[in-house]
Amino acid sequence: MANMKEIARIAGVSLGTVSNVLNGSARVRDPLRRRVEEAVQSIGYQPSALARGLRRDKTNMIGMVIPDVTNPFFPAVIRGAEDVAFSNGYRLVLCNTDNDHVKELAHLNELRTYLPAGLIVIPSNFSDLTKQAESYQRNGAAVVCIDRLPKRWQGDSVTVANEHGAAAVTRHLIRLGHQRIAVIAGPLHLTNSEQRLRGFRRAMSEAGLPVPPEYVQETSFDVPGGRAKAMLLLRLLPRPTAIFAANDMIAMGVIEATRSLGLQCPGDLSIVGFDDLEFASLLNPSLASVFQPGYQLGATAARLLLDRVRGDTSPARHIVLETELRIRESVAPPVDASQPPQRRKAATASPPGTKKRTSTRRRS
Amino acid sequence: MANMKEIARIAGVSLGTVSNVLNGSARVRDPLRRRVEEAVQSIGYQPSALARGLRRDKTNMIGMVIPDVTNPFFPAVIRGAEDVAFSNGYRLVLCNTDNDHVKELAHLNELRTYLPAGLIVIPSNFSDLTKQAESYQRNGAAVVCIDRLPKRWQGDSVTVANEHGAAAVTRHLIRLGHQRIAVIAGPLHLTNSEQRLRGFRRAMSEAGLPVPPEYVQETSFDVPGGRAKAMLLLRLLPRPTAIFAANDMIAMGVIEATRSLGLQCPGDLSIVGFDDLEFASLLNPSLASVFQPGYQLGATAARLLLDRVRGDTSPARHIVLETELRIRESVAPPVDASQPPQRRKAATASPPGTKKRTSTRRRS
DNA sequence: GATGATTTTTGAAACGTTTCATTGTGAGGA
DNA sequence: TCCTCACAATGAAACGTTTCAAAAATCATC
Repeated sequence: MANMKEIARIAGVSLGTVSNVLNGSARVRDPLRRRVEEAVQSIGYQPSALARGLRRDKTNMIGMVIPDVTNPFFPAVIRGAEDVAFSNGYRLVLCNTDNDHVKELAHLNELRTYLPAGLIVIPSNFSDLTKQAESYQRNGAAVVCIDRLPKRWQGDSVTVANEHGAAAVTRHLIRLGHQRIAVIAGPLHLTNSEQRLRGFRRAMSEAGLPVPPEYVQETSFDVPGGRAKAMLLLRLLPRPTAIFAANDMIAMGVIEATRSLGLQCPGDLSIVGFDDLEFASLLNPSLASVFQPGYQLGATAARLLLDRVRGDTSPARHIVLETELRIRESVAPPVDASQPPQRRKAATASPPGTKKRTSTRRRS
Repeated sequence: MANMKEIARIAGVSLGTVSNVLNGSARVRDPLRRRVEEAVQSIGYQPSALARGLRRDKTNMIGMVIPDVTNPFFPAVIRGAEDVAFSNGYRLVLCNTDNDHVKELAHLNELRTYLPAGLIVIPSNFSDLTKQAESYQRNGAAVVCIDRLPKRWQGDSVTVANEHGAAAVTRHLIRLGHQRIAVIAGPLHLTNSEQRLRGFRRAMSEAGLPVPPEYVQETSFDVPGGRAKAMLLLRLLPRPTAIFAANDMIAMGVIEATRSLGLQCPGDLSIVGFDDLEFASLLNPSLASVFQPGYQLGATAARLLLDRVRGDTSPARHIVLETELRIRESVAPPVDASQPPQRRKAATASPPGTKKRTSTRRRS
C-alpha cells in the first residue's frame, strides 16, 4: 500500500519519476520533485529494501561472521564494524559459527542469498573460505577477512601485530630476569595463535633461553583450557617463573590455577595475557596484557569493505594494526631460590635490569 | 542465472512445479520431483531470499535491537536468541542503539523495510516503541520486548525477577549483620533499575532499617559511574558497611573506588553486584552477585517470537525468569566499631569475617 | 513560428520468487 | 464409450523496485 505506485498517484507523476527523485539518479524539475517529496512525507513512505535489493542485485547488509559473540574480545570488533557500517547506511547481520565449519558454511551459503554488499569474516574453516569468497565476489560482494586468515588468503585483510606483541611481552619478562617462561598457546591451526607462539619463541631464542617442549601448551581460547594447562605447567619441575597466555581468557584460567595451588602472583609466578580486555585491569592482581585494538579491527575492516563496495579495485590490502604492551601487577621479577641471587641474574639478562622494571611498570 | 527458471528448464518442468517441490506446497509426482531435485543439486541452486521475502511479504530475519553489544551482559542474550533463531532457520540482524532514541528509531524504521519475521528489543526509547511495535505487527511481524519494558507494554515480554533478586541479596547482607547498606542504582527510568531499587528498599523496610536519601545513588550501568558514586558514598559519615550495586559493571567501579581509598573488601566494605558476569567469580575478591540468565532471556524471547511467527495468537505472555544469589568473597559480616557488640562472636573475633566467608563461599 | 538539439518525463520490462486460476491427465463408474 | 472427478502440472500475474528506450516538453537558433 505504501509503495512507489501510491506516491506516483498522489504526486501525479510516473513511477520512474518517483524513483528518480528518491535516488537522485536523474534530473527532475523542481515542481515535480516537490510534489513527490511532499507525497513521501505525507504518508511516511519508505522504500522496500527487499524490492530494491532484488532489482539492484545488492542490499545494504553486511554479513559479520564471528566465532562467538560471547567471547569478550569479539563484541568490540563487532561494535567497530557496526559503527562504521551504520553511519554509512549499512546494517550488520550477525552470524556465530562456534568455530564449527558446518555452521560457518551454512551461514555463508544462506547469507549470500540476501545479496549482501559485503562480508566481514573471522574465519574458522579455512579451506572453504577462499572458495566462498570467490563466490561472493562473483556476486559483487566484497569480502574482508580479519583477526586470523586462511593460509593463502589473497583478499583484503585486517589483523594485528601478533608476533610483534608476543615478542615484546616475552622480552619484557626476560628483561625482568625470567628465564623459565612457559606459554599456553591458542589453537595452533589459527594463524593468530601461531603468530603469537612464534613471537614468543623468537624473543626466547634471541635471548638464548631454552624452551623445553613441555613448556609449550596448546588449548582453546577459554578459561577452563587455561586453568587445565596451567595446572599442568605449575606441577613441572623446575616450575616456570612466568607464563605467557595467548589471550586473557586463558590468563584468567592461569590465575585461577595459581590461586588454587596456593601460589602467589606475581610472587611465585608472573602472568601475562593477550587482548587486554576491559576487565583485565580490574582483576587482582591486575593482569598485564598485550592490548589488541578490537574496535579498530572491526572499524577498519568495515572501512576497507565500504571502499570496495564503492568501486575501489586496487590490489588487496593487508592492514596490520599495532598492539601495545600494558604492564600491570601480575608481572614482577622472579624470586627463585634455585637460581643465583636475583639481582645479579637480572643484571646479566639485561644490564639496566631493575631500572627497566619501574620504568615499564609505569605504563599501566 | 542460478534461478528457478533455470531449474525449470533443466528439469523440463514449469516454474510452478519447481516452486512446489522446493516448498512442499503441493503434491508433485515422483518422476518430476526427482528431476527437479537433481537439477537443484546439479547447479547448487539456492533460492533468492530477497525475491522470496518480497513475494511472501516476510523474511527469515529477526531484528535484535540492543543498547550496546560491548556491554558484557548483552552478548549472552544475543547468543541465546541467535541459537534458537538459527536452529529454526532464522537469522539475526543486530542493531546497537547506544540508549539513543534517535538511533533506535532509525534502526526500527529501516529494519521494517526488510520485512523481518520479528523483532526482539531491549528498549531505550519507551514512548515510541509501542507505536513502532504496532506498525510492525500490522506488517505481520511479531515483537518481543525483553530485559526492561516500556511503561504500559501490552505485548509479549521476557524479563528477570529483578525485585526479588535485589531483595534476596539485600536480605543476605542484613542477615550478615549489615545495617548501613547503600545502593547504587542504574538509570531509574529503566524498569529493571527501578525494580532492583524497589527490591532493595523492600528488604530494608522489612528489616526496619533506614535508607537515608544520600545512601541511594543513581548512575549509568558502567564502571566509571560506579566508581564515582562509590567515592561519594565511601566518604559519608557514617560510612555504609555494604553497597549493593545494580549491576556488575557498577560493582567493579565500587571495587576500584574501595581500593583507591585504601579500604578492604570485604573487611571494610561488602560489595554485591547484579548480573553475575563470567568474570565476577574471577575478580579478587570474587564478586558476590545476583545471577541473571542472559542466555535464557534471549533464547526464551526467540522462542516466544517464533511461536507468534507460526501463528500463535494467544494473549500476550509475560515471562519472568528467576535470578539466583551467588555469594562470594566480596561479602562478609560488618566490622564496625561504632556498632554495639555483635551477637555473633565469630564475626567480630575473626579478622574480617573469615569464618563466615568460607561458609557462604560454598554456594558459589 | 519552424527546426533541431537538449532536457525531462514516461511506461514497460526486468529482478526471482509464490500463488492461483486454468488446463491437462488418467481412473472409475455408468 | 462417455462422463465425472480428483489430482497434477502449467503459466501468468503479482510483489515493489530500478532502468532504459522512447516520447514529450523545453530551449536556442534562425
